[in-house]
Amino acid sequence: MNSDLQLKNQICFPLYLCSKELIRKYTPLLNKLDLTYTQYIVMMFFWQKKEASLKKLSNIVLLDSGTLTPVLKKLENKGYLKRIRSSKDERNLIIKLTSKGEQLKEEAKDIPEKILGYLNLSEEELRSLYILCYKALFNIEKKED
Amino acid sequence: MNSDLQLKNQICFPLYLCSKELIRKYTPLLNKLDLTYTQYIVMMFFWQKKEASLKKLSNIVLLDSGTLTPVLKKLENKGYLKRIRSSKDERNLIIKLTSKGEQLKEEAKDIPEKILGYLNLSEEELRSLYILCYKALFNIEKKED
DNA sequence: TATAATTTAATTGTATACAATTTAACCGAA
DNA sequence: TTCGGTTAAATTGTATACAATTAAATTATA
Repeated sequence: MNSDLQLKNQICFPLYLCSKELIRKYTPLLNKLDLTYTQYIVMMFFWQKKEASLKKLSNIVLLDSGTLTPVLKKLENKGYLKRIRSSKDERNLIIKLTSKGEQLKEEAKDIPEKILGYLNLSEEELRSLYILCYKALFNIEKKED
Repeated sequence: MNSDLQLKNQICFPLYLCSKELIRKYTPLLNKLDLTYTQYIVMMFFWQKKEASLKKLSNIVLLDSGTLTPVLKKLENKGYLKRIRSSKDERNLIIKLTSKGEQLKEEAKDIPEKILGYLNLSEEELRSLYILCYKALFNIEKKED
């Protein structure tokens, strides 16, 4: 792989475009649920986990409190999540899925399939892309600074 | 590839993380040049092309005028680019690389190699990731709606 | 040719992202 | 036990992104 200073030779640029444009495809689908993509990520986390601290959420989705605090407040306002201070340790914010949040999962269930339709990649290609992304991510996160 | 409503089963999530985290690795390198990642993308385009309309730039980097106008104004303020209305068609904004902008290329030349170091993927893996991203991007952009 | 339709940027409003700082709570060693 | 260090969230400030709208220039056509 060439490392010349050209857009087409830098792997980050296609990654960035691919991610950005795919997220843009989610928008009309998520609009029907009154969710943004970031809000959808957070909801997916809680559809799976029901309850977790902000710290835990932050470690999984790799977003800091500066991003998550306003997102979580919006989702709480919509009634999908509840934010409670831990009584054991007041520093920790515990976030819980509400029953309304649980119901939203049903409305979202056909989104992944539609997105796969847009991507139009074979099973093999999807698997490969998936593995390469996680491998790259693992390496990126590994090296400190 | 499973399409269940789980973070780990949705290809968009690893793509999003990979792109986001890799861009974050650029930050300290670009800080030395007083550039953000978006500004760097625009500069790369002009290191290659010297001069183009906003429309043309927009088509290549897939960012609209709402994003690009403030970025271009910042780069003009730094003296790297010049923004001129086309005399042939006053609607068109022509952007030109300045000699100061040209010089910046030299300072940026070792960035791609450092980023490849963070990624730590084989030639084969990089090529594969690159091809899959562009293939997905092509499919995403193809379908209208 | 005069007006309607189109094209191109800029603007507006909303929602991320993230570095850096602040605030509050907890922990640990003297 | 108390105070210095640590941790967790929130806040602040800056910079994207993008949909939708606006404004200005050009083009097409009746």
